Amino acid sequence: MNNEQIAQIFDRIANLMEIKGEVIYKTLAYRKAAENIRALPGSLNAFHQQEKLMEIPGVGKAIAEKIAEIITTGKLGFLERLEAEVPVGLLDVLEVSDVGPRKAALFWKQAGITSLAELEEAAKVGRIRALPGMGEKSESRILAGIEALKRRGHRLNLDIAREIAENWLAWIRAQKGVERAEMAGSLRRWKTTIGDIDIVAAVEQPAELMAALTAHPDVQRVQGTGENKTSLELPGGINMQVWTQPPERFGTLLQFVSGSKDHNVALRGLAQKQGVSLSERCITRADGQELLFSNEEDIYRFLGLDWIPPELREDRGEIKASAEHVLPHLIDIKDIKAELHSHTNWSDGINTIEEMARGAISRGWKIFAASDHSGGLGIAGGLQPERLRERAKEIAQVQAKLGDEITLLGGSEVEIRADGTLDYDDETLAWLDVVVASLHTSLRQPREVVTGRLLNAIRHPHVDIIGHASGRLLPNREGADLDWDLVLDEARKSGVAFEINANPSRLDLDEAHVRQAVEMGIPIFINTDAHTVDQLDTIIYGVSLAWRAWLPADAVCSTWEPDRLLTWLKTSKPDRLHI
DNA sequence: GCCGTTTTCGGCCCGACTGTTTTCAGTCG
Repeated sequence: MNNEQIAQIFDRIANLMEIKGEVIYKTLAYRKAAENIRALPGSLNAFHQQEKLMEIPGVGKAIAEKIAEIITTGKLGFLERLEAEVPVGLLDVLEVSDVGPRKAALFWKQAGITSLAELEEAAKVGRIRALPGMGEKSESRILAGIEALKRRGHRLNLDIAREIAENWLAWIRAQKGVERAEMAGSLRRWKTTIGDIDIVAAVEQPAELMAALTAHPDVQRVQGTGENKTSLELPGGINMQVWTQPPERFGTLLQFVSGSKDHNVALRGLAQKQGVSLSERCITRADGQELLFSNEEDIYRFLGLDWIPPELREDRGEIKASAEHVLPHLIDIKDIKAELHSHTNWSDGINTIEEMARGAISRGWKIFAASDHSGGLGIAGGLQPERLRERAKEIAQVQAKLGDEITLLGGSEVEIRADGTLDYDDETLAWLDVVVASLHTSLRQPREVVTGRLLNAIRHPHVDIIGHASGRLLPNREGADLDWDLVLDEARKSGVAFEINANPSRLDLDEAHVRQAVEMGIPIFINTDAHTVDQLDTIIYGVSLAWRAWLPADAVCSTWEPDRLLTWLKTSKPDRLHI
């Protein structure tokens, strides 16, 4: 089982324990452990073998033993006993908004409800309103919540969520009395997928804004509205929260809504130790005096911390690093100087080599590689070797035209075939300036098989970069079931690089594996995989993933000076290890 | 169940909003 699957087991345990009525702090402990397992650079299996499970934050004796049981036996007796006790159908009931563990337990114990379908049936015939603490409004909210659940898609990809949020931001900023408005929540932290949209606004008299919001024609349903917060359902079942405070309290509001929850819990704990209390409204001294913050930087400074970039706020050590003034100096989008994985109209791209090259120049880049698909991927218009040679002539012509504004390279995104061989012969691969090797097909092969394919590509003397390694498609298609310990270890020994594929539906490698790869000394590129000039702008999503992996500029080869990068590309793989 | 710039035991963030209630519990972020 991989880290994600084991994390899901602990989330499941937490939910079941909550319904069962177990003390809240136990459930919190399991959730925290699940979070940290997801962010772990390295497989739990490796931690287990090295007897280092308890070094993982939030993993103590009890959880370490459970991880070991899962790894050695493939199952967990504790979970099985829990599932025998609490109907697992209630886990779906928890998904309904406004239904938490207490209400789920109430439905179960007092009305015998054990599934979402039974809850819906009971609500429809008016059995819910008869339960203690419930009424007609609660009942109709539950039905509305179930309907919303049916409409709700999955999580949103970052680009889609940002576009929706940008439009709302523009509208909110134009409303009367709004002095300032910003994205917050997971959007501001650039999480790879977004659950719902959070926007914060500085406004003295919020009533007018809230009324305008709830009356907006795009709003499908108002889930709640008050003086300082309004929850709305947008088309497509997307949820949006708008929060307000007066301008002089905007800093605490922005800080609070930006999260993450875990970061805020840790930060408030720190505030408590200093004898003050932090909320979205202010910092309150022990004597009750309120300190107001219009900007976020001052809050962190007040607590003795450097300002922490939102992308790091996941309670993964950023508060300690900030207190010690050793936060990383994160990569800037302006640091990017090279794009090595883009497609042109020679394969399935839309734009010409010249158009793409000019697009790269206008973004300040110094190196651009046309890396069209290899021949075997017929559906993507892959190039046979002779077409590659023709393309080289055009690249040379464009290079002559553009002069020293940019260095153009002839590359390829070479298919790693289902049998693990590459799509071009060695001679062709050696002739190319850049070889990005990627998996596109047969991603559902058993772990040993698909891992073996990737290992072949990693070991191949002419493969420079492994493209979108897992093959995942966000938000829902999981990547290949790779043995990451083997893959990364082989990469470290071979001198191959990995890319962060910046396409917002890929963002592959993911954060945890980027961190692990960098710690192991494996070179990392950020590539757009663009098929149009406009898609070169998706570089920001790749950079944002690098932020979330704590990377400074020099950890990313795409920021290297052109001479250094070209030297790296021309050097044989074993010798690259010493560059 | 985890954890330690007071603690190996006793803590573990804080406020907004809603609904069902006449002062509070549950949910959410």
